[in-house]
Amino acid sequence: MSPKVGVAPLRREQIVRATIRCLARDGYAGLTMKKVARTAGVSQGILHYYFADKRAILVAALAAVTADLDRRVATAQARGSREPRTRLRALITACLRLAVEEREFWIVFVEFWGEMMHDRRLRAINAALYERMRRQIGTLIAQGIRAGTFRRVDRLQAAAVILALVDGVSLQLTFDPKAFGIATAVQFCEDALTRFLGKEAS
Amino acid sequence: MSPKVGVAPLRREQIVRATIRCLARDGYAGLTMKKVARTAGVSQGILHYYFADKRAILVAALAAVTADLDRRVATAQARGSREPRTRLRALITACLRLAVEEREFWIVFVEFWGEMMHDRRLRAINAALYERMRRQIGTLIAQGIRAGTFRRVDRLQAAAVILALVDGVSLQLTFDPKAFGIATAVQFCEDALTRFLGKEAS
DNA sequence: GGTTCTTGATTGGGCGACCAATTATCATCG
DNA sequence: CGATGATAATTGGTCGCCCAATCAAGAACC
Repeated sequence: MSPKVGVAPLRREQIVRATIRCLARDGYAGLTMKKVARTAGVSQGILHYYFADKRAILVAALAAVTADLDRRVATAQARGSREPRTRLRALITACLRLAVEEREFWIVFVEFWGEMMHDRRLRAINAALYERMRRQIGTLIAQGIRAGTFRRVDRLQAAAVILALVDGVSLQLTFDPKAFGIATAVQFCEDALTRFLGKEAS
Repeated sequence: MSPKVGVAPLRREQIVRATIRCLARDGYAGLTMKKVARTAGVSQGILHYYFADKRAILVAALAAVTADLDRRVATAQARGSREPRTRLRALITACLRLAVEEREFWIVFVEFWGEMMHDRRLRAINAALYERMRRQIGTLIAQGIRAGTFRRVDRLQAAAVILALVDGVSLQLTFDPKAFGIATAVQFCEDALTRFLGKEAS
């Protein structure tokens, strides 16, 4: 059934990439195996050689998108300073930039939100992503608290609030791009963050 | 083609209601005219008597969902006190409660986010909703500023941030209901709000 | 009795999945 | 090194199904 190893996980990636492009172009409801095959430049039959069914391709697509977000955040973290405040800002900026720079990925991500409620596997992938994010942010917050930069808060709950803010702002950025640009968005998050975590208001 | 007036916009509402239930149950991709008809307890043919096509039904469904949110907010506002701070809290609570109490509507709303990016009409309905919300919140903020309760902020931008927070928190509430309940969510928004708009930290 | 409303069967098309046949890959061995 | 055969990869066509949309005919209404 499934190919063994090594030879061509390239094909899988190629197919997943095409799937993401199709989802971004035509939406979840408009996704067909035919379009994916055409976009990937392969035959229809091959899709079922590398994936059990359409659902499996979608799962792989969501996994790819979340992996990309992970990678972006990790890169931003690796480059930044050691200061918790700065690292936290870098993390948030990395997330917000996704919605602007990697528009295809972000669109697909939002589309999956709608389908998660009807598919356990999609839900699990998303839950794992948010779990990782909460832990990362939580760690930064804990460091900030220890360093005296932040006030004492429940680190995981604060992380959840920050994630919520980032998601919401990204959505606004997507649906009302004229309301404010990414620079303003980052500034907002920054401001909200300062006031939410800071020990004192200006 | 289309029915004149009066006699049975009941049917339209009945169909829209069934559509929303189907969307919440099976998702956007799983929506079929047959299911809608069955759920509404009518024949398939009648759907095309009251609506031009499937798309028109979906547009009506989104309109219904947004109208419900408007109604909820209006009710919460009418009941509350005159104090901007209190009214703002009531508005936010009303939005958050949607995600918990009217779960079907909220699920459908999220599903539409994914499709908006591929349909102008859906996008327009959503944009109008957020426009209204921003204006309402903006007005409350302006009152608060005038009354000296809030610090001076760009009212519309602050409104956008609040909406973003509410959307994001609602999402978290949906996907990770174990992370925190609605009470905590309201508390968070309240806290974030106090620090974001307040003149001073505790 | 004419208009509005409703039905359920029909239609043509596109879907996901499947598969037999073909080609490419590559380790093995003469 | 070059031929060989097994296995992996790929194709394009086919299958049955179900979809949205249509429509002629009938029912309900006033």
